[in-house]
Amino acid sequence: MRQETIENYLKNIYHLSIGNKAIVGNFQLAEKLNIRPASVTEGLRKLHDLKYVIYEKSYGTRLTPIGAKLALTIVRRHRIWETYLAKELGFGWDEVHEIAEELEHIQNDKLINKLSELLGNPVYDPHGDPIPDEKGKIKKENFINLSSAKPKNSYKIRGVSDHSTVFLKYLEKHRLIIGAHLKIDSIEEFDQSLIITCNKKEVIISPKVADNIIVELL
Amino acid sequence: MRQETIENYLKNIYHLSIGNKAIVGNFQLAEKLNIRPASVTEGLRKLHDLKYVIYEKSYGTRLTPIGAKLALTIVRRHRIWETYLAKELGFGWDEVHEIAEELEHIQNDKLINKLSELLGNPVYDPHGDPIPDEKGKIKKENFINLSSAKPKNSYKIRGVSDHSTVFLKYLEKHRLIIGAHLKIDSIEEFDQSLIITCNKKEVIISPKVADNIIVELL
DNA sequence: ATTATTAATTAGGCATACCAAATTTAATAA
DNA sequence: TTATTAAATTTGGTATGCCTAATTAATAAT
Ligand SMILES: [Mn+2]
Ligand SMILES: [Mn+2]
Ligand SMILES: [Mn+2]
Ligand SMILES: [Mn+2]
Repeated sequence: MRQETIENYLKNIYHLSIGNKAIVGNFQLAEKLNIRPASVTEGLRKLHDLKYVIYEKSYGTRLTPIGAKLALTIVRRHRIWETYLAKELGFGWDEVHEIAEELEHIQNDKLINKLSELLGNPVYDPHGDPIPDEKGKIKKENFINLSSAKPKNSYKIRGVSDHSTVFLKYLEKHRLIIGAHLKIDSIEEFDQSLIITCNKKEVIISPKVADNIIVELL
Repeated sequence: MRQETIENYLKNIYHLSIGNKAIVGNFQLAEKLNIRPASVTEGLRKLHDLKYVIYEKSYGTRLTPIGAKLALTIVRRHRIWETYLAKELGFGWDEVHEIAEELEHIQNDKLINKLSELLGNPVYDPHGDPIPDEKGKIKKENFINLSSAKPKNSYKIRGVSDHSTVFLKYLEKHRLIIGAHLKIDSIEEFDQSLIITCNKKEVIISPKVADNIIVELL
């Protein structure tokens, strides 16, 4: 298999297996990779032979330690590049993801470590995602989705789950950026919209938006 | 065709067509691309259909204006990345080429222009090669190969034609680096070796080495 | 002009990474 | 338990980008 193909499979299996459960299904993975499930079946069989995953037919797939290690390497590269693009080159947080999708496949550990060093070994990327260290160790915080936040509580925005330009530009428009403080005024019974106060202004947020904002209880 | 394939073909056609003549043969190109001539025939036919080259069967190939423009874009990317790796990240001039071979395919003009700006819009890369500007314009100097230098003259090293680690490490060992001054003491009749003085030391240089050092007459 | 020699092309194949359509398996609901 | 639905697999293809071996074309030498 081409190295880039391997890396994209493993990275996406990794993302699916942390957010949800450890066992990843072909259908979800196909969606993430933007290919058909039939192709995923083939790909996983090869990755199994290469010892990167345990693929159990018609049941699901999980990463082997080898696979998890490589997955974390890619995640590290992606997030280091995103941080570099934002911090050193002045790209907006809505621009960095796409470029990092390409840069994450550059094969040179020294390069990533030099970039990391230059940035002061950052722990979070521009979207609030934790950056694995050289050994693949990743900081685990107990942040929550804004969609499961409770009324009357105050929170600090710590990250976003969606990295698309359109979403991030929307957040920026309302100053819903990382570090911002907000208070849940109330939750609309009808559609679960949140009425929040942020930067001294009242904003109404749809459940879909809330589901992609990660916060910490203050 | 895959974008990366297109770019590697065009870049190499470009390099062959400036160093030597404008018409590039399949055999040379196959060597550069590290593939067989039969494959080159196929590739060139496709590039012709894509209007990147004029491919004349059993005769040779040259770049169209479109093809030359893309080729120069890749050359620019390659040399900007090499300069960046050396100047900002502290990589040696013998390490940058390999990494740049991958980085040159990242598709984002803004990225290259920001890097260029950060570096102060450099005109030469770490090997002394001129960096095309955003429009593809390239500085043309009348430097010569050390192999065609004359005895008793003094020269300044301006660049190298071979980018391999082994060659560059050899040059570094003898302090034959860009900017260094040297004087041709004599040329050995038997094998065309050069006896030169550089950094107050006498060094004997083989014709092959001399052929890969670019100098300016002082 | 004929013969070597070298370069280029053709023909037939192989591996990768996809796909659509048909089928099977597993999970869910009745 | 049986029918329904959703997920996964199999089967038979396609497009790229390479390859080797055989053939043809162009160039150089005699
Ligand atoms: Mn991202
Ligand atoms: Mn990110
Ligand atoms: Mn180079
Ligand atoms: Mn260079």
